[in-house]
Amino acid sequence: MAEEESRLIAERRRKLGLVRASGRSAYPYRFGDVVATGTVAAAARALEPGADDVGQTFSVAGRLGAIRQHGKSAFLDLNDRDGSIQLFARVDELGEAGYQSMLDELDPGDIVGAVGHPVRTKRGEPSLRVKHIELLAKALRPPPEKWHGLQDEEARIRRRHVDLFASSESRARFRARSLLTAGLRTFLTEAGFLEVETGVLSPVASGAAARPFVTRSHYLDDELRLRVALELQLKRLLVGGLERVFELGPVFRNEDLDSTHTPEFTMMECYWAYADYLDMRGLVERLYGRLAEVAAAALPDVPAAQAAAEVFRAPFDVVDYVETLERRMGVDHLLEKPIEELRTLARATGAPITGDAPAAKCFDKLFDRHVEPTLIRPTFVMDYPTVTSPLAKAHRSRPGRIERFELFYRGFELGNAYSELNDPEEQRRRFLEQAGDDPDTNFAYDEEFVEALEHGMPPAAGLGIGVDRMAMALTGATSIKDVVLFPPARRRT
RNA sequence: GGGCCCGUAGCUCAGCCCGGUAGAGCAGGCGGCUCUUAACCGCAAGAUCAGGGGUUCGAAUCCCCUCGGGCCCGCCA
Repeated sequence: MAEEESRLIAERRRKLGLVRASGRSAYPYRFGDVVATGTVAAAARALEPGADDVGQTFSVAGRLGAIRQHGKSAFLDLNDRDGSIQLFARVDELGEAGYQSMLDELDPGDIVGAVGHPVRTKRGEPSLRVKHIELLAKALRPPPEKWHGLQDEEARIRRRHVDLFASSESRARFRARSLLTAGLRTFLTEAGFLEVETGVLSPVASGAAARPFVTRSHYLDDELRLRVALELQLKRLLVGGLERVFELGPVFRNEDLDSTHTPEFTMMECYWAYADYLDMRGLVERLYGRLAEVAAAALPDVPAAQAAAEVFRAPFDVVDYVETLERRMGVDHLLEKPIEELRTLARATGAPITGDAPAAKCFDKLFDRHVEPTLIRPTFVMDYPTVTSPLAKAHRSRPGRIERFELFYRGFELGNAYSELNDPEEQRRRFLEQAGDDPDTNFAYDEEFVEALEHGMPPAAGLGIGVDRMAMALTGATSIKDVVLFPPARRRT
């Protein structure tokens, strides 16, 4: 297989040699005044089939797709960020030598620039009639098959650069993701939130029950951990008086990959002083309404994106955590159940619940199995049991509950928010209840954070959104790998 | 971590059940064609069948191990 590959590469190298031998640069520095292919297509579409417009001259540049040689004329597909345009090259325009060297030197996959005027072929295809074409960068490796592209999931991840130029769907999806994060930033910035960047490395990784990655600092001569959440640092910024902050960036959890989890993912958290979780619910409703529109506009051909734009319209459904869970399970007084009974109920769902499993875990499993799959439309689930979160404030009127909601859509979570706990004594107690012996598997106790609260943190609402999952939901992706450019892959052997 | 499945030419796939020594399309080479668009027509070429071991007269095919990947479960939110 290596021989075959090197044969193809050698052939392309030979063509590169032809360019150099003729005294032209094989890798020139620039190609002037390039317009998007869509500009040429629009100009050409205004023409009658068979007509051209010699009054206009355009330069385009991009990667060659199929080359259809036709004797003394040829059609070349040129793809750029905007789409594609057909190049129509003829011997009578390029000259015998120019036409021949074009065909001798160029391959599908090459980066080329072309100058010409708009033309519409007899079949009606908007095209550029080529007066000049030149190689801007030789592709020494052949592109994948023009019709199917890269199908192998592993190849698509390991060679994402190839996946992107070979698959317009992949390109469109990642472009949509970029527009979504831009939309998220714009929305929050316009709402008065300040974007910040906090540290990734610290001795203690807290804010979530997750196993951290551990690394080592030569300078400190000590172990450091990669953050598993943004929460504690951002709350310290509230103590510092920044009042409305958000961060959008990677967090790291040392766990396996599956269709909705990856060890390195993008989290957005925002904190809003003097607001509570109901204020935050309103903000989330407006935010998702806006983002769903962004995705739908970016992906007109993706049904899931269009469907999301239809359904993410305020007001979203609102249900109570305990009531919904009790109804689905057919039980009453769930919060008063002794822990042993909770474990039995959780075990009945098939979840592996050990004899010392905490109530939080039981609730998580019960909700996960009985309720989550039923939440199809955008739905806020309100007022979780206190044990499920050590960082949220007790509900102002409902004993045993905290002021927390999560947003669900099509069975998975798209956001998590609460009225943030700002009582340092209470925080210290809850931390100690949750923190086990092992800081690498349990919710880590962070004394610096508690000391920060002792300086006084304003009442605040906080929100966390898993950006990858948000992008999945709004772009119709079924695997998180379809919205992460470079998911972790094992070392190539 | 457990179970199931997959790995054949640069790319997309067939062949594997039922063992007889690998086949197509695209891309590439040569030739033809001045409106094609998955262009078309002709000719020639291209493969340690993921890697290693075993069974067998004979292995892409059956068995075992290793590597890589996918799906489900677990872990995780």
